[in-house]
Amino acid sequence: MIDLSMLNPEQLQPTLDTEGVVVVSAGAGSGKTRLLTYRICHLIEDQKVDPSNILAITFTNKATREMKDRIASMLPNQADKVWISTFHSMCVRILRENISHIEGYNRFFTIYDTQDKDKIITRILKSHENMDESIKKKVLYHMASLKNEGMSIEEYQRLNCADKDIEDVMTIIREYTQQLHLCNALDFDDLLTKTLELFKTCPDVLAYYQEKFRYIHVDEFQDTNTVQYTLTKMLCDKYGNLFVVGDEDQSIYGWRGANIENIRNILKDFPHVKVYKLEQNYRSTKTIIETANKLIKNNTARIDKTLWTDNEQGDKITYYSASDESDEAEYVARIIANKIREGYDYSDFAILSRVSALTMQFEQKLLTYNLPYIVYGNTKFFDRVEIKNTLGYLRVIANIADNESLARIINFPRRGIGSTSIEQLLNLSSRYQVSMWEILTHPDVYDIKNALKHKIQPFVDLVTDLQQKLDTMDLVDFVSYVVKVARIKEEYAEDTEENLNRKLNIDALLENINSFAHNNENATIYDYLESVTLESSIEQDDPDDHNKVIVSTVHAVKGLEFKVVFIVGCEDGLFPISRALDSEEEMEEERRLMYVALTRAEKKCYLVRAKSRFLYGKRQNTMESKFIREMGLSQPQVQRVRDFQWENFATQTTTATDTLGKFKINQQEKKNFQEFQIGTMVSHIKFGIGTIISIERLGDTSYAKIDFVGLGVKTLALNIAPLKIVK
DNA sequence: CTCGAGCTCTTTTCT
DNA sequence: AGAGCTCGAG
Repeated sequence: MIDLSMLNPEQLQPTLDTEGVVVVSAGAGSGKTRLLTYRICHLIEDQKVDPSNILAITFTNKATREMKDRIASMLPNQADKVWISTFHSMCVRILRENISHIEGYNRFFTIYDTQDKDKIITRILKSHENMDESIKKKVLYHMASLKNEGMSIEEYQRLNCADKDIEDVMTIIREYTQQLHLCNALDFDDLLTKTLELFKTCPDVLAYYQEKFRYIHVDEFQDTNTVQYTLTKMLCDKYGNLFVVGDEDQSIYGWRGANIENIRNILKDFPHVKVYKLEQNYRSTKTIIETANKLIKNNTARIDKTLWTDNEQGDKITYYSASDESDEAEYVARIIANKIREGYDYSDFAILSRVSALTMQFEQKLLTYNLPYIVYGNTKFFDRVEIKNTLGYLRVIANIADNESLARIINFPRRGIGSTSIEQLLNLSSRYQVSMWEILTHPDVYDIKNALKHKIQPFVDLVTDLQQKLDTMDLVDFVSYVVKVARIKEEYAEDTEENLNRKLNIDALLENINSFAHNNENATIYDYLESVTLESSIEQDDPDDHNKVIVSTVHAVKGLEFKVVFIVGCEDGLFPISRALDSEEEMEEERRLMYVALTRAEKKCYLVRAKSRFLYGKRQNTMESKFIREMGLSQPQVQRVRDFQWENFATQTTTATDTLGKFKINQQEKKNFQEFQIGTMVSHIKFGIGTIISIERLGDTSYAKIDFVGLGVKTLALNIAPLKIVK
């Protein structure tokens, strides 16, 4: 029996209500994930439902992992059999099994990312001399919305015939579709629409999954788009057991086609639907909930719902207006350092920002203060050209029809095949509707000039060799082999800092693959490529990552919670983002985003802004975020200064004994400071041995510039950095 | 075909 | 500011 005593009556009812369509409108922190996990465990353990008959769809990979872990901790042997995944990975799994029913596709299809998509469209646009590249935006927009809505090209064109460019736009979309078809490739949106197409054209396949998924759960339902909702409806058509959880106030994916209307649609589409409401918050203090409510009330387009809590009133929300971005980061890092001394864990803190570009400042300061951290949603690594190119080899081996990747690696490392030749090859490919590989391997058939032919041959031999070696090696060995025989590092032989970096990145990639293989037994290149494309960040399940400060965008921490949350960059134009300033609709989404950010906090929330910020290569004065005003946190200048001091000395003003304890520590440290002088040799846990080259006093803290062997100069705060003097 | 100088554009967010 | 891209010279 599953012990359901952890659930309150509000949560218990929908947990036990296992049959039919159930909608739960669950406010932030109302125990939605707990409800979902208990319900699934209850189905398996008490209702004796076979775990392989249960589907649970979450919105991000992080949420997937979280739910898997939770279920595994309750039912260790059963969790693996439940399908827990995002819509996208569910569709990939279904398509890998069944896509051969769609003419021209096979199970080794490649998933094209946004960059691939962009490149293809640009190329197609260029091939049409009469078309202006300025319609590219329109193409992307229309293509996204037609796919999000799950419409056919014809249907969409009929509905949008008013647009004067629609003919051209549709021509490009058609050619793009044809191109992907030729390459046995699907883009992100295709994963959903092709699954829909498959279900529509192959009743057998649909019937199989309808039979399989007797109990379907969808988390974050407010963020589903039309195709996702259609897929869900089709899947539950046989057994009719659908359980969705959502919160309108947390809908933050409008830009991806999310349709809040789906919550209302479900009430229309299923007449016997049962609706539950969870309004009690178990996560946050009264202060945080009151502030969040105050903020979200400014949105007009919402069903009125008021979150409440029995938790303590808690600390006031602190608003700090820093002088610039360095001060902003300094402020945050200091507070964390102080609280760590009070006994907090690193993982109790999250630094949240609207845009990922802001994280660097914080990384630097956290490093200075020796606070371990992890950055979420950091896609940059896989965007590097050396990484893309190396992975290009894997993609070509995985799917030889993948023109995009083939074009990427045919001259990497350099083989004297320039862009003109590549263009030519791609043109032939689309003219004859054969893959580029087909042309490369039959140069005479396609009239390839001798000079080019001779350059192509070694490349063809290389790829052929790799194809043959694939089956004889495991993932890790194979990739090392690729790097070796393709002579990838030789491309970066010249001894420059940039080249050194690129080589280090390739090593990091090998390391990443190694740890992937470690975490996923018998992983193939297909598995690895899939995880790389579908997951935006690098985190593998590294046990070292568990106790670290989180630095993240707000989007990426949806569904997570932290004791202390810092929301940084609270400025008009940044949060809310500038794009939203002249659109009420987008402004409401920004407000929901701020609401999500606030409600991540359990105990304490800090809102921070920089009065002056360096952005777009310029230093600019900023305006306080309008949300600060809406939350009633604007303060006169003097008040802010006092607040800051209070934070800094918080550790000394709490209780008498505490003060004494901290005071002692400070005295101790002060004494030590004098031993640090210019020229002193020191050792640091992370950076190793270094020499102090300067010491600067700023307020109550001394900062030393230290030249670390092999690492260069770093600035560290002497009272905090773990430094030892080397004799 | 390759390289370098000069130009542009950047920053939404995740799959 | 810094990366990525375009264009012209070798």
